[in-house]
Amino acid sequence: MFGVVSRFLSNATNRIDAKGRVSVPASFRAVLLECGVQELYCLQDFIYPAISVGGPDLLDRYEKQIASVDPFSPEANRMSLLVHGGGVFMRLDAEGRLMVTDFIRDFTGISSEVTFVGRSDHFQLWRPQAFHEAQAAAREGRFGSRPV
Amino acid sequence: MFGVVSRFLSNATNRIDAKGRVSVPASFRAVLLECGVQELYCLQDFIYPAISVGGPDLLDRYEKQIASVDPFSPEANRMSLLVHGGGVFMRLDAEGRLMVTDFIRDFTGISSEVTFVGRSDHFQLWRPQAFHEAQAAAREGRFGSRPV
DNA sequence: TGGGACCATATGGGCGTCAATGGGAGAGGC
DNA sequence: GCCTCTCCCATTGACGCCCATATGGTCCCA
Repeated sequence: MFGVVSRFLSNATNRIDAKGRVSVPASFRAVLLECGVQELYCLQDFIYPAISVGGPDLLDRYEKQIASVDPFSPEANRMSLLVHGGGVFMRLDAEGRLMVTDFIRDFTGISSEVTFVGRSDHFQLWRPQAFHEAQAAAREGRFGSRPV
Repeated sequence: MFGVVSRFLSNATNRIDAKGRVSVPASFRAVLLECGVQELYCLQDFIYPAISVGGPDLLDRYEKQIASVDPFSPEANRMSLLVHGGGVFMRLDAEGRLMVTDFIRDFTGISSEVTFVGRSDHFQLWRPQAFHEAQAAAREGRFGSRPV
């Protein structure tokens, strides 16, 4: 196709079912399909209480970023702790659903609903209210969520 | 007509039908057609409770701004949250109508009617009353609507 | 100048398809 | 053996694509 913009955009909120699964929005799945992504790399955002999700290339990008700063700096140390110690691979089921594990719940505070937020080259999982607060704060030039 | 006016001007209010659709004013559609725009980038405005609508170039402009700073900086993260997480691509149906999704309703308060407002290089979707209030306030030099 | 054909716009609705969600049953690990 | 995860199927409600109607305006021609 043409005209199809293969970027993660917009936000949508879906319910978690009794088994702890949640449907990834179809528009996001379409991007994953187009990029041929099957293994999803998930890690904790550096700033917000959200889980970032993308293809394996997402991990590559973070590792390059770590390599680009002083390897002994607190910043590199902190990033490595999150990227390597806090990253995990996941995959979707046949219906395009994701298991919401404790890894995700504990970091984001997600319990019954997940807000999916597009970030161009990846997307994020948020607790709905936390997302709205962070977005409102961002509009005012603040961050609204403590650095984690 | 006189000349080719490829700008979005004036305002008009249309009803949302039972299926949640609304006709985009013909004059706006003409501008879109002239610019060859098929994919509409819709963004939750930074200041007003309104949705800004334009071509993909609207997104490009914001992304260039993001690209101008360190992509891993908190500042880039914050901007992406608004530009990517608060934006979405949509398209009109064969009759030139737009689906009024929860993405639009929740942010603007729109329920039964939409006021389309020309903004030269893009246009906006407003809840009719909110638009009139904001306009009246603007005449007095105020803003009239709290940043959302 | 008045009437009427014609057209564009806004709006209404049928219907097929797909997405989001719910739940059953089997495979595998502790 | 029990709990958990995965694969499969069912349901329902939303959305996209299509065609139909109304209303108001414009243009043409008598």
